[in-house]
Amino acid sequence: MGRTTQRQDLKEERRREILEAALHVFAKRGFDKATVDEVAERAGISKGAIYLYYKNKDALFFSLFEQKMDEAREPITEAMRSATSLPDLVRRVVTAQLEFLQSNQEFFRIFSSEQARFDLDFQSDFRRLLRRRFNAYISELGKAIGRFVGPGEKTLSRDLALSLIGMMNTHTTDWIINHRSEPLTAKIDLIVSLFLHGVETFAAEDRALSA
Amino acid sequence: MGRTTQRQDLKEERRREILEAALHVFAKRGFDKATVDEVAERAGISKGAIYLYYKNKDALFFSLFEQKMDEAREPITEAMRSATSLPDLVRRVVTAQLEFLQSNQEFFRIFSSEQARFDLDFQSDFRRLLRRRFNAYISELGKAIGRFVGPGEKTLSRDLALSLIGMMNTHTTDWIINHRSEPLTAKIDLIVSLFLHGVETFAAEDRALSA
Amino acid sequence: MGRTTQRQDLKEERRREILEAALHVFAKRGFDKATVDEVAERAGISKGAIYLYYKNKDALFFSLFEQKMDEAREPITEAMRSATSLPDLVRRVVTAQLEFLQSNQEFFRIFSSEQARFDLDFQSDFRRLLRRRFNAYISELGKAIGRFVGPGEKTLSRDLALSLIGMMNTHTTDWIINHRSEPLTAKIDLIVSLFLHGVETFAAEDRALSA
Amino acid sequence: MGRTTQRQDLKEERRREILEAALHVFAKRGFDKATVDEVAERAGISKGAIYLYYKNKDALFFSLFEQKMDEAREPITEAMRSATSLPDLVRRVVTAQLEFLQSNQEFFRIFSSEQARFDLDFQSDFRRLLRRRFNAYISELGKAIGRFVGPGEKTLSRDLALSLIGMMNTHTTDWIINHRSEPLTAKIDLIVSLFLHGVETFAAEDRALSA
DNA sequence: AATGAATGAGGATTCATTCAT
DNA sequence: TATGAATGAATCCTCATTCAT
Repeated sequence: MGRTTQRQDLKEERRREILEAALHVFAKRGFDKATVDEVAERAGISKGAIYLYYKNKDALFFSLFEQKMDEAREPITEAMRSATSLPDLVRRVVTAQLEFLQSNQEFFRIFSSEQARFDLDFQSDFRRLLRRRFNAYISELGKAIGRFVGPGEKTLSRDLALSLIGMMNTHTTDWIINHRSEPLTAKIDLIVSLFLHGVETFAAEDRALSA
Repeated sequence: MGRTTQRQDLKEERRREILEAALHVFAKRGFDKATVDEVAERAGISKGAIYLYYKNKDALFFSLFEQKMDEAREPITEAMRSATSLPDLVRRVVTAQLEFLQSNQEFFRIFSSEQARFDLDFQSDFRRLLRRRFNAYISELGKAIGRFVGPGEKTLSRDLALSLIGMMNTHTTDWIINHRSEPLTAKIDLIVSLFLHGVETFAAEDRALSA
Repeated sequence: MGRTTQRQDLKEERRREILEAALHVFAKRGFDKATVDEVAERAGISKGAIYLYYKNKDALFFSLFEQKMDEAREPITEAMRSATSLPDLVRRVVTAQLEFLQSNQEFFRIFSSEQARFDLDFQSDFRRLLRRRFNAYISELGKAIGRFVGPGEKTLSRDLALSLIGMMNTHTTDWIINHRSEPLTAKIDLIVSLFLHGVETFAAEDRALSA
Repeated sequence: MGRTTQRQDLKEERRREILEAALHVFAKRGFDKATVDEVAERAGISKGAIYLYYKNKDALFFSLFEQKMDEAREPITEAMRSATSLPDLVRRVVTAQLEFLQSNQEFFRIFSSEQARFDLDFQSDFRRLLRRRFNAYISELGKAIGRFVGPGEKTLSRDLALSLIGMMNTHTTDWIINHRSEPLTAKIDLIVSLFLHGVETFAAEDRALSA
């Protein structure tokens, strides 16, 4: 391995460390309250060093966001690709996403607190990009659902995707803020069933049980 | 009406005006980027006057939150109380909540961006309170659902409540950040049906249609 | 005098004080080395207060520049207006300018150190404005000279103006950096004579003297 | 040539390269805004290497100044030495200086922006030295003029030297900041004539022309 | 000799909060 | 009550200089 490559690796490693530190700090404080100083301290380097790796606080934040969204997308995309039926699709996607969120609750905190402001300006076009990404994800899931629900039902498919994602998100929020001890993935069945058959499933079961 | 009461009323009126201004500014900028100056300007009073009515920026924010959550609760609680069946309950609650959010998207932005940090400290106990409120709302809806779904299914009912709320939230987010022109309430039917019968409803309809 | 007017006056007074402080600090340190802190300290106010009166350091500098150039222009313009002959014009202008510089050597330091960079960008268009002002002054003096030297000789007149100003500037520089005890205005005769009749005047006088 | 000498030469060569780079950067940005990084980049070496050749940024700046002043002095001194009459002296000096400035406008920018602060402290004694140099140049030219104007007229000669230099400087400034396309040396005749015979020369010519 | 990563002091700017009027 | 000028702590970012390699 050449010297240049080694150096490159070290640089990559350092970027990762900073991102890791940034993840915690941004999750704990939110973008605005987070200070570069705290990120540096957590990364065990000096404040100035941050700027050797990231142009500024925005860039650091954006980089973090991108990396995590990429990380999340892979298994979810894979889930969509390999699905053979609607139930199969839904189960795979919910599993993939909840598993990701379970091990990335800090990212979820960040994402969640930015989400409702994706249409507001944030240093020119940072948020625009996030919104695009968000919409792309919804569309992708919408299309996947559409394949089973009906070919021309674009709006409906999208709405269903939104709904499914919404359920997952609120359960994640609940799991995080109430420090649930059971794994987030324990909610997979519930969400899948509800999405597929509605509350009736549970009501039916219940009736059967109490009968 | 005594002089004191009149004064009291004036004070209340002023507090309302400030809250109104704060709502817009906090929604547009987020808590941290919002400045007391901008709130004052929007309220048409001086910066110093804000401090006559609210101890500090945090208190102002908190007060805003409380007021809006109260405002939201009323019609939703009413919906729960008067519901005669599960479908009826769901439709009433979804309608009430989406109607509220439709005319309070700014509050939703704020709420949404704080939500995922309700368990973290925020100037002593502000967030603790928000979390309590949030949980109270979920529980309330959970209980209402439980009345129809099954008496002892506490966890299930809560989970269903979470799910329903999640769907509404994501649709609201989508409606806000993508500046949808149709009213948010246009999603009522979709959400209600999905929650009650699951995706099958739509698939069935679709099949019928294409048959 | 109304309260508003009084406040306005106080504000004007404060602006003047800041400008006065800035003049000294910028002259001593140059634009870049000067700190807002030092200006504030010298003005006897807090750092933050500077920003109540000037948008930023650039604006403060620019304001200082403008004010001083306006101050300088008045008597010089008047000199040009009232001149009846070339010798009269030259004497009046040189007198006016040297008198101004004599009591504004700090401004001269600032001006002088910026002058040769008027074509370089400085926060977009600050320097552009300075250059325009500088050229306007040269043109004005050029036109005044042109009235006596020859009507169509635009370039020549401008060049003569440049030359005259150059002489004054170097004498001012010399007077400042070598801390001459005699007044700067002691050089009026020399400059006027040299400009009007060239070095011959002195050579002639000298010959006569030594004869 | 010994190994040591070779090494010495290499070192000298490297110092020259750095100085060359520094010249551009300092001229473009000014001393304070210029960064060692940019100098290094332009010199094609690493930032750290700069410090192998120059103690610090100040030393680099000083060295640059010295070198350029030496460079300028040579032809001007030669011009003074070989002059046979006042007109000859003036023409030679003006030609030499304008030629130098024409190919060293960047140095002029730097010099010009420091000039008016030669009497102020700058990292102990840097400016003291510059002032000495400046005065030495004036004196030298003053003496040369004195040889033709009159032996005992020290002050007068110095003042004439200052005047002549002043004219050249302003024309150079004008040429630089207004990006004149004609060469700076095109102003030689004007300056020489004006210095020798005063504005009358031009007025006379003009009158003759219009007669 | 040379590199360039790392440091940390320093500076511009913002803004919650106070307080004299 | 109301104002808005003033404060100064806090924060982002830059960059000269050092130093391990």
